[in-house]
Amino acid sequence: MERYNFKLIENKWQKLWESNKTFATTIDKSKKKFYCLEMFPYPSGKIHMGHVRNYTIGDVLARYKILQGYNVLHPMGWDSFGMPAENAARQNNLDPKTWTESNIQKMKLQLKKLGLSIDWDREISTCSDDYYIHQQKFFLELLKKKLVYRKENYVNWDPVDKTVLANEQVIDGKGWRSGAIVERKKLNQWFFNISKFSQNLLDGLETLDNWPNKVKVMQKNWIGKSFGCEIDFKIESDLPVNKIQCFTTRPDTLFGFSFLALSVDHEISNYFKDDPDFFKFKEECSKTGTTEEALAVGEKIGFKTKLKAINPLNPSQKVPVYFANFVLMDYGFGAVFGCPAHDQRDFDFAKKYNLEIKTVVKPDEENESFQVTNEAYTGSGKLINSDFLNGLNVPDESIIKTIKILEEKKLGKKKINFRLKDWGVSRQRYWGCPIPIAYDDAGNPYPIPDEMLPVKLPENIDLNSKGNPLDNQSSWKEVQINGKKLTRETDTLDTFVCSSWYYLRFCSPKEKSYGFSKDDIDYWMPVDQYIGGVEHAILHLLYSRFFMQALSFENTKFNILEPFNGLFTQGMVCHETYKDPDNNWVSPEEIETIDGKKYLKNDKSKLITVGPSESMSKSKKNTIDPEDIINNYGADSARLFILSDSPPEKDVQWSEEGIISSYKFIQKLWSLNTVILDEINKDHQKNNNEELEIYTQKFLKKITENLEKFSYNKIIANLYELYSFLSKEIKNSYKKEVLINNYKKILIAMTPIIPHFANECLEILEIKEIKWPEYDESKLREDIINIVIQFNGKKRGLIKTELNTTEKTLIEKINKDEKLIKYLDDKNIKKTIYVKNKLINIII
RNA sequence: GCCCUCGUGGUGAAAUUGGUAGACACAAAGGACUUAAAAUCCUUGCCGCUUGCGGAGUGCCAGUUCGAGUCUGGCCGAGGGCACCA
Repeated sequence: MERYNFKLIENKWQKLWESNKTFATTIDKSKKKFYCLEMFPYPSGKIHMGHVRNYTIGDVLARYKILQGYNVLHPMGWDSFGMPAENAARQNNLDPKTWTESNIQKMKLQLKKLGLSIDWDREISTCSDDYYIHQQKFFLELLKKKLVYRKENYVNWDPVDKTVLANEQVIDGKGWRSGAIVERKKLNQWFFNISKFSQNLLDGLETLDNWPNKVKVMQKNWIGKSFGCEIDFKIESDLPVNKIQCFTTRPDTLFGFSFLALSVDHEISNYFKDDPDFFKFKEECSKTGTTEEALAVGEKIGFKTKLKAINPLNPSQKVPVYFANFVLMDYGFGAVFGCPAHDQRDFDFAKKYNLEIKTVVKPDEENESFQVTNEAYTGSGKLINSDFLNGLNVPDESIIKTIKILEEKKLGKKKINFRLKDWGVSRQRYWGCPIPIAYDDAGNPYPIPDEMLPVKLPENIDLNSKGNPLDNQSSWKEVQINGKKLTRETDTLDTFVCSSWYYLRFCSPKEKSYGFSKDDIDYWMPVDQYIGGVEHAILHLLYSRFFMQALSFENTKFNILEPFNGLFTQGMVCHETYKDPDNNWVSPEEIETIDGKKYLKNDKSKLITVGPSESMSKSKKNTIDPEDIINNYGADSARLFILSDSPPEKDVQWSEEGIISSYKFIQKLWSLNTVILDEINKDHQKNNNEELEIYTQKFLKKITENLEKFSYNKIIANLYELYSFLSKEIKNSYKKEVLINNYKKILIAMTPIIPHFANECLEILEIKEIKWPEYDESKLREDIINIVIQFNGKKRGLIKTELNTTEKTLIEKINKDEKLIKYLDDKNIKKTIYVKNKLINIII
């Protein structure tokens, strides 16, 4: 029997799809559209197993939807700006553009070898100027809409490399590359006003029924809506300060007020500029780092001022005002009212500085003498020691009533606050989209006029000099606008901006006048199914949602608020980890197995210890190169294996045994195909099509349902079951038409999973018309079924019987059954529960 | 600390949503074919007497029900997210 030559056959089909432009799409209003999108990759030069999984999942869906008759948009592109290119360029003395473009070529070939149903005519790359020109236009459009602004903000500053670092690039307070201690520095930065849409972004989540709940919860927490009250505290001081505004969610605990704390960046700090002690304190605060996480571990410290804050509900009470390191300037008003008894953070601070801890809430089960001692009480209960507020139920009634009283007395106002901060998009790097702005000598910004766009990145730059490379390009920096000599903005945009709108560009990849055309997005948007890693649950997905809101804002032409109708987040690809006796990581191909034990291949005296399976990473050396897998076993085997065993949303374990068994399975399917062709040629005359027909219908039902639910692992199980059924059943002398008709449907249902193999078999059978085979519910019915027999809820056997057997007949059958009759004996039947066509439970 | 998700064989997992627990696969052990090996195929899988049969069994404890992996309450454990957010 001829072996299945995957190399030849896969190559043949891939060439065919390419030359026929099988997956190229255009608008066709007679058809329903389906936009299937996977998160586009960063062009590192090599695909990894994560890509294989992500793109296989998407491809299965896209191919299924094509067969169902949808007009499917399934594009691919490159998230090609970003630091790795700069680093690689610096190391290899290359230019980032050359490096990136050659990587794209390499990766594209690898992706094509997977046999994906991609419309490559729509390929885009974010680092090419015909992409980023539109991004610059969007930037200016948002600037006009006042959704972009410039402000001074604190950043992580690496004083050696002279650049801003992202939070994740600061390790133990030091720059990841230079090792220098990171400073907190105030810089002028561009911001997108994402917080303006806080409420919209929150409301939008409610409409996203096809998103994982987990992601919605994460975004909800990130947006962080809280309900409370703003309160003006009167101040007694010899400084020209007479009030401080605070935000609080617990105005009901105002009678427990014992201090007021300010951020060191609060405007009042200006009065302390010349105080050396305050300066020292501020230094101390900045040492605790800029990341919120670093702040969290740090001890609470304060700087006492001579200011006194007056309790608005009890004007005779005056409390000290502190600067404190735990107060954030960009949340609320940078000022906090402290109630130590009912807030753990305030409690810790009060303990340290010996401030009063006055209990004003008691739990329901305690009496009025209840006292907070070791930790703050934050639960529910009743207000005590609170004058006219006493007895109110905490928290709901007490908060609402207190706000009402404060409003009536004009001491405060109901207020909703969001945790979501504006998005700082300035990056002091070369390999990104230039910000289309120039400044005059006074530092006033001017937009670059439309006809001067794109602002292209200069080429042949020196990346080895310290600091921002664009800042060192004096010839590039100078620009004349309307006869005015200006200096360009030398920061580039965060690469997350590029990926915030690429899904729109795929709809109109060649459009010149704007980032996309209205006709195109009217037809294609929103993305019906977006597929990618859960690590983008917040940033990328929230930024993209914001971008859609921002483009639709004050826009009469279109109003799309949510870019991704459905979201699916796939799990990671894991592999066992290995270490040699010297505790070094060892990669799978350096290992040889002898008698079930693993040794180092080139030194078999060294025994390898097997560690837990972890997500593939270069640092642990537990990666498997997809290219090797495809070369050795073929794309269909790789696709089959990456989908098998684990549900797509969970992590999957890669194993050598697993891929081999997938490979063998395809060989078996091929042998079976040969047998079936043989049987077809024999053209038996027996007309017993029942079993095959029912099985095929059941199979199609299962496959269809599992495709709809992303239960791709179950589809693989269905295929194995199918194989074992067919390999027995096929010898049952079916007529030619019966065999072809059923087998054809089975093969078509396989094409989304193993497209090369299934298409090849269909071609041999000369099947031209390939549509998704609908199953027929009426043909699923079996006439003889098994009924479960239970006595007192315990399963005691099965009875084969006709469909719709009555309870009476069934009990008669049980009485005739040797094995079952002994349970009945001569006992009385107290009760029977009969679930028709399924089960009978006899209580005795 | 707060929020979310999940606990089923040696392993990855199924179970028509309250109705046959462990489909399908990996690994292991035994067997068949073979001079032998590889490949392939079959069987087994917890505890008892041993063809068969009976019992226990879905993290633990209780509850609802004729019937619970599935529903309810409590406990234990794992993973993920957020974290001085006032």
